[in-house]
Amino acid sequence: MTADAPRDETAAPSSADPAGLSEVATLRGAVLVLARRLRHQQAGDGLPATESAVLGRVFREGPTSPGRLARAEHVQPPSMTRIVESLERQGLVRRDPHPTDGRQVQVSITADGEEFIERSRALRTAWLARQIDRLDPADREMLTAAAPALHRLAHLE
Amino acid sequence: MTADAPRDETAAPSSADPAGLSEVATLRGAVLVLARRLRHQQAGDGLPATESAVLGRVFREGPTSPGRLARAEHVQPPSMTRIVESLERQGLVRRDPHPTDGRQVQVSITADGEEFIERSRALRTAWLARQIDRLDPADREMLTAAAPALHRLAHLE
DNA sequence: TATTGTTATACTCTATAACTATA
DNA sequence: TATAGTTATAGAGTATAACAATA
Repeated sequence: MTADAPRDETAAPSSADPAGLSEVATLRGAVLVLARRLRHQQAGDGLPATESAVLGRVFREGPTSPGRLARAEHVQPPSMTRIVESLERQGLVRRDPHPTDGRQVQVSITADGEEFIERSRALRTAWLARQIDRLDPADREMLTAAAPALHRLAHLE
Repeated sequence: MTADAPRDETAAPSSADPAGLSEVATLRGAVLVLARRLRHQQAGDGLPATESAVLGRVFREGPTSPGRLARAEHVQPPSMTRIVESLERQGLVRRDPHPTDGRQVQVSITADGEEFIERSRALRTAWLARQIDRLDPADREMLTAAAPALHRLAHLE
């Protein structure tokens, strides 16, 4: 599975590989399609997917800086500026000056933001949960089991 | 895991759930972040991710119509028109009139397209394969095993 | 009328480059 | 000089709506 010595993809595919793709290619294709559908289906809470993720992170991890949020969600700082601006405009987070470092900004969740999070918990994952329910039990178990590994893959580095 | 009766997410999280998220929420977040990174990292072959996927599909499955490609990749027909146009401009696919149905179009791969596919096979998955290699063996196995299930999830309906 | 595909248009998301302020 | 954040700008990717051609 190394990049330097990739497996021979012209070999006969195992029965588990859709259309003869390698597992890595299968994973890549699936992630790209699924992300497109997730974005389009909307979170269900009316918040763009990344804004929703950022709000959830501030909720779970407490006040933090735009820079740390950008690194955590793997977006560039200017993108995070825009996301935080949008959340602030909606009254879901607050931007305060950092107590000791004048360059930094503290992003905190507001009461409205917390209420929003609690109210929309189920909505955010409803569409995906419904899709998963349509798979057979073996696939459902497999995905449930693999979720943390996929999370670690996504947040490497 | 149903949407109608979602699990109680306020319950104590299992140790496998990052930051106390449900598996579905974990899966959702991971897919969104990973897709952003995959797109930005580029396929490695210089082709936008979706174009790469479409070209690969035409290569594997033979001549087909824009409509079928749109349904297979879960994009809207006008988006597929643009993708096929771009591939055609690069000489990687050909658009021909359907032999019997004047409304349809046949999209086929060209010799250049086939050469491109074969030449860039490894490149397309190189970045992801490298990331996977950095995980521990248990996670690697888990993801390899779950890839087909994720593929089925992505292409439901 | 229904289906296939395209054109025209606009929006969402994210990036890079350049800048400001603070350390 | 280095770091944190923002502003300005641009581009990729995708969608919806309206249309044309064919069935």
